[in-house]
Amino acid sequence: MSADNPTRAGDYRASVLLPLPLSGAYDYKLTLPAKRGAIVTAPLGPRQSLGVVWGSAEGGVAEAKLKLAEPLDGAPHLPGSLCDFIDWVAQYTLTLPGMVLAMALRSRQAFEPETMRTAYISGNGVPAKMTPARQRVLDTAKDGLARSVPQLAEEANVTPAVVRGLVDCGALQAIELPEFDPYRPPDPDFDVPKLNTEQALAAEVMRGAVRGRRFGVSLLDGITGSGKTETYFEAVAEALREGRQTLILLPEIALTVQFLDRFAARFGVRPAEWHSDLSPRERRRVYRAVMSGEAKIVVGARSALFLPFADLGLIVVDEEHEQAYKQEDGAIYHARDMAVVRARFAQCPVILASATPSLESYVNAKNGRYAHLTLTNRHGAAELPEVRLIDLREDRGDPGTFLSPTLRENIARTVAAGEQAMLFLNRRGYAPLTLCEACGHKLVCRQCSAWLVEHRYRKRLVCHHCGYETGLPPACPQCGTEGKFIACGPGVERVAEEFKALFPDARMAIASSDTMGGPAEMQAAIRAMQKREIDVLIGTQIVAKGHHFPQLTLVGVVDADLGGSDGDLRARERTFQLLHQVSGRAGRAEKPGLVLLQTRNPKDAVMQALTASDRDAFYEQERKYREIIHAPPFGRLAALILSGHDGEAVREAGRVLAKTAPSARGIKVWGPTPAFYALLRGQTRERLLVQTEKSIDIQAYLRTWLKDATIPKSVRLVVDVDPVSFF
DNA sequence: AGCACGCCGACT
DNA sequence: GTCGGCGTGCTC
Repeated sequence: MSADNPTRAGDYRASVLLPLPLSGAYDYKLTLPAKRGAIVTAPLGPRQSLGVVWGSAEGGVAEAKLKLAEPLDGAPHLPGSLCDFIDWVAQYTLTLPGMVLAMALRSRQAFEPETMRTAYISGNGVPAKMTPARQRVLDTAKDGLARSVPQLAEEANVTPAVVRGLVDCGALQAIELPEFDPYRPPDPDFDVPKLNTEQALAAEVMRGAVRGRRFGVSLLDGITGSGKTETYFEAVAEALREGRQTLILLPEIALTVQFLDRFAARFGVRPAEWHSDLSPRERRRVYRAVMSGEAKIVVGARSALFLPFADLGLIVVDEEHEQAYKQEDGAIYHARDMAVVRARFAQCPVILASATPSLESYVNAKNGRYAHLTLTNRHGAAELPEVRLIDLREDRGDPGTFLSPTLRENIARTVAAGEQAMLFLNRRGYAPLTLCEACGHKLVCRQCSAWLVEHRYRKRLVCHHCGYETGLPPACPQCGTEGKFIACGPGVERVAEEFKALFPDARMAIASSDTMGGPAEMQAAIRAMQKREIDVLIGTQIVAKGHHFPQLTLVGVVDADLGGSDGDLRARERTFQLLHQVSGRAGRAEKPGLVLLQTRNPKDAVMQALTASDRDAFYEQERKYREIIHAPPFGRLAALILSGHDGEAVREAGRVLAKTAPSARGIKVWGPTPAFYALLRGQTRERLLVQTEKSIDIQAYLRTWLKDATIPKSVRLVVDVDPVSFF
């Protein structure tokens, strides 16, 4: 190294993290010193990779092996807080840091050099001959707006050749524009709503948190229809006034369309969007605008957490209890929890919003770790619906029917009164199980261990886990008896069939993800319901989410016990959240609503909490239960999932792994047991569950254990820290 | 992730 | 005799 010529190639060293599944960062030479976060292009074997300067060189590799990494044009860099976040996520989820970095570099095009686009405005030249087509083009261009050739041609209804002719004679003049139109800044004062006292109070707390520029979590806990969104929009407005960026996370893209409209109504423009369906070009645009700080608001799915915000001032996690926030493949992480961590590194507040918070958030709010902001008033005069239970052990129709006499009566009354009803059953298809009456054989998927679900409308048996489909076999594959199959249990199609027989004159529609061709069809059904072209809507989950049906006064839940207590820690919580959400559909306008829950366990705490409308009684019971069994949030969990095509190898790997688990105080290892769907897509799956006391560093334990675990190459091991679902 | 190297089946 | 299957291993 020479002091008199410090810029000679190779004078500097740094460790560079590459977005690849490598065990760590690699050392490179640099021509100039670079800070953590600087984006470089680094040679790796025969090719160039994008990389990020991660720290000072580690020095474990021979000097001669080091290659030269070069900074990118314009010296783009990831914010330091994002780098810290990436390290944290990697260590917490036991994912290779390079794989986490890959999530933060989702748009490789974002780092390609800036391009310009050529556009045209009126020029001074005069065409030798004027034609009507040429005149139309010049008229179009008169407004002074710069347009591309195809745009001008399209608007003036001429061929591009006409436009070219005008360019050649100078009647149109070329100008160079930036590649993308700038994002129009949302206006915090575009349409400020009038908030009620409760909302105003919550809004003021959140605005203060934004101004305070410190980390802190608020749980915005508001009942259905209490106006959570417009309340947290005030915090978003405050971040805008402060000139800072906001990230709003939504659980699924399907919900964004109506959300974007609401946003535009409040702030005058649509926000930037980020989700997996964006084209590479859109991705490049959003990524660059987020990195430069130009895009002030990003609405996105969980992957938006890893965007390089230049100056993040607020994160909102809407519907924070939603399971969709859990990323289950690739890097396994919970976006709600990671949002809190991201906010901590960015030193900004985070708002978790829900009508039915996760138990974790509820506990954090109750013990004061989170600010608990409650909204208890429904919009307008609307009251909460009355919730009644129907005890299916006493109140039931003929065998093979699923609508109890009481539910039928109420549907009849509602329809006769010219009001609307909704029947909810969280099960697609006609029947969840088909069995042979002669021998009792159940038709199951060849690839998975799951039952095949009959879809009678399509005349298919479908595996809901891998998508395998087949026709109904002519004879039982086990005993050979022909035509003795019986459908067991209801799906929405079967409920619809029963409904049609009972109410032939009522106008009915089925809404489930497979009867609906796509979001457009779903939107059409919702609109038909809103315009009262339908009397009764029969649907799965997809009808549970935030749609306003002003004439809907009756909600019937066909099977409230579904997903009750099948061994999953969170099954009861999820049932409660879903039924609460469905119940909230009834009686949104001035008409009171009625919710009827068909159940075989009317004494169950979930049912009691729903009827008494005493949500917190249920939460308190769940909290105590989790406390007793040392389950989250009072203990830690991690799942180890082994999978592979060689079933015996998978089971053996599980046994070996369990045997080598170090024993330690406060740590229990359960299993291996076959995963709930022991066979999934032809892969055998076994799982082990690690449970530790809250104070124990579960990652450190797992690392020690797995460091010298011997797992055959045919078996894949996945670690899921904080598993949400146990299947 | 790529892209090499490396040992076993059907073909110009 | 080769072309090529993708299993294993390495990249600063």
